[in-house]
Amino acid sequence: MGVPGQARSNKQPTIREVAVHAGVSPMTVSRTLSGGANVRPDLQEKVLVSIRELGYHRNENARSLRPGHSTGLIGVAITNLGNPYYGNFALGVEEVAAQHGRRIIIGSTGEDPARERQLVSDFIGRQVEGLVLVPSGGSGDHLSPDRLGGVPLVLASRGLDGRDVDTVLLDDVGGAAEGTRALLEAGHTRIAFLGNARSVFTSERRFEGFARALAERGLVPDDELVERGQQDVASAEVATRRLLDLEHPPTAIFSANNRNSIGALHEIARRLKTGEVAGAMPALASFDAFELAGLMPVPVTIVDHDPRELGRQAAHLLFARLGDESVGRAARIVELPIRVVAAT
Amino acid sequence: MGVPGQARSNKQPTIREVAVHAGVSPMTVSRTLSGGANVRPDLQEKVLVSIRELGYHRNENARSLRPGHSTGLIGVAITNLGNPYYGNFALGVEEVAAQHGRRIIIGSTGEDPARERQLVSDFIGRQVEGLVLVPSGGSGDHLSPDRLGGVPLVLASRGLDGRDVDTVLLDDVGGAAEGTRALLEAGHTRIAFLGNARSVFTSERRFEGFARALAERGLVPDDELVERGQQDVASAEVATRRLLDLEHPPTAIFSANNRNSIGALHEIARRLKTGEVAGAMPALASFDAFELAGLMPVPVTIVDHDPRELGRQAAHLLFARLGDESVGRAARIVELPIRVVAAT
DNA sequence: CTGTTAGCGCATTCAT
DNA sequence: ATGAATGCGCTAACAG
Repeated sequence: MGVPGQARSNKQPTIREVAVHAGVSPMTVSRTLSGGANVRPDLQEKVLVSIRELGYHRNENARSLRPGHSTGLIGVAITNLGNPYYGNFALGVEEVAAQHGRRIIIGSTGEDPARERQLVSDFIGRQVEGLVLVPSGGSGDHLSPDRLGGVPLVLASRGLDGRDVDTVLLDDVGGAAEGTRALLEAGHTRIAFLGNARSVFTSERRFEGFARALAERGLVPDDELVERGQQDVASAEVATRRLLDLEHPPTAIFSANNRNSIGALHEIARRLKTGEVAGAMPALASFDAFELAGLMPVPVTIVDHDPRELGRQAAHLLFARLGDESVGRAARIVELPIRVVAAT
Repeated sequence: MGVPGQARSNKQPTIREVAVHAGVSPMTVSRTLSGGANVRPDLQEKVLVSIRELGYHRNENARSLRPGHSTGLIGVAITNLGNPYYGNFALGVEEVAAQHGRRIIIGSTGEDPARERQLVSDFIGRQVEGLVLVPSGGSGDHLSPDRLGGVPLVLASRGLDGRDVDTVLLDDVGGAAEGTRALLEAGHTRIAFLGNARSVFTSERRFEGFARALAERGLVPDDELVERGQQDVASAEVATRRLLDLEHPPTAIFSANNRNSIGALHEIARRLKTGEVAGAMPALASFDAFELAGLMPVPVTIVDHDPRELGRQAAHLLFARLGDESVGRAARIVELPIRVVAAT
């Protein structure tokens, strides 16, 4: 449980040591490092050799301390690195960041607003040039521009009401409605809903889409068939178990994200395997794609979208904001389309 | 394609501005920031208020410049953030790093040694305290202690021959052998092999285990049934297509990692769906677990292990090395056990 | 208890 | 074409 602060025994060579080794002044080394303008080729060569021999690496932290220099770091806070959805999201951000010569520094919030606050504060302390965040749903007070010290922020996947901030969203309402419609068109009327806690932005929106599609048929969500609050696969499995144990179990399930979809499928598979099948297994519509969805033992409709593209778009928004031409421009809210892939 | 270096318009307040605002000296602010020892409570209060009002965040980069301080950053280089395997690995590293008050900075190498070199060099330039790396398989010249400036390094999943470095491996040979044995015991004799390029450390080891299990039955790998070099799902799908199109297709497939397993299953599913089934679909044994493995239309044996635990162990090794009691200690090589879960 | 001095590694500015 | 001085933000070490 130690805290950083202790120096490591082994120190990196500095520009001075390189200079001494090469028999030049530190400035000649510095100039060589920056492309070598106004340095005699033979001196450059000598410097380069010294750099190699000493294993010198320019100290980017010291460098970024100078006026006019920045760290080239982008802070990324997501809920969970282990969720392939967010892994791909982070990959998209990293991809675009790399194109701009930036590196990403990552932290998982685990949906914990306190941890998010701490993470964001740390990122700012490390002088990140920008932040990409999947907000965990707290108040968002810590995300006001002054608390952020003016560091540009882009929200992804989830928005923040009443705050003027660049955001990339999905068409949650439309996608959920369309996915639900697919189930309705297949003849289902007893459709269950699985989703995150209500405090999660997307959960609300996707439930709204779900309810909207039902309403088009004169139906309303049945409280008995609504399970919200599952954050991981295990709890989704438990929730599905309850649904399927009902006297009148649902004939279809709409799942608001991939964790819930996978949990539901685990439970369905368990029942198919143990043979304790009271009736037919429910069809599934899943917001979020997942690997191998096409091989499931029940029909699976996918409300598809690419988390990696979500990450790319978020990064693009950020770099647009970092470009000096955009200072003070109003926040942009981008809503990415979804694509419904019907069960086969 | 810009490069970092331009200052952002909005500057963070400094300790000096806080000091002026609070009517004290910078040192009083600094001391307050570090816990407030030897500072009068009323002054602390004033400082804290100023900090809040100005939105001050301590500049960790400047701080780490001081002697005796480090950055609290751990560099993590993996092949691909979007692969859930590595996402979970990174999560394990992050988890342990967070326990030690460290943050991780991540980059994907995409199996490209040049990118890996560049990434490692950048990490060192950012004064990371340690490196966790899934090596991409090049020579490893850039990983010698002096090139690393003495920054501790831990390799994960893949080793590096002839170099004395802390490493966490899986029991690749034993696991692959055991997985292959499961197929043999199920009566298969025509078993195909899907794997990464031979240059990838694990690919060699897992092939070795595969061949060893065959040898125990007096069999040898059939060149016609060996496909190596697939790095992603799409190419694994193509390779599987070729295998299943053979005049005498394999009755089982051993896949050396989850990308190949998923690709194989996609192709199998495609054939089941289109009905172009020449014969029965092959059974599968997969090194690496993957979500929903239990729901596949063919028997799937899993050579199971936890990438997150791999990440944790790697981080533990790193922090053991960072602890001052371990300087100069010989490298440790940890081999994590695997667990074979038979097809049901 | 508080403030002043000095220097961490680097690069901009100003000499030479 | 090269080097010396200076200061980025911060905090040990040393006054007071």
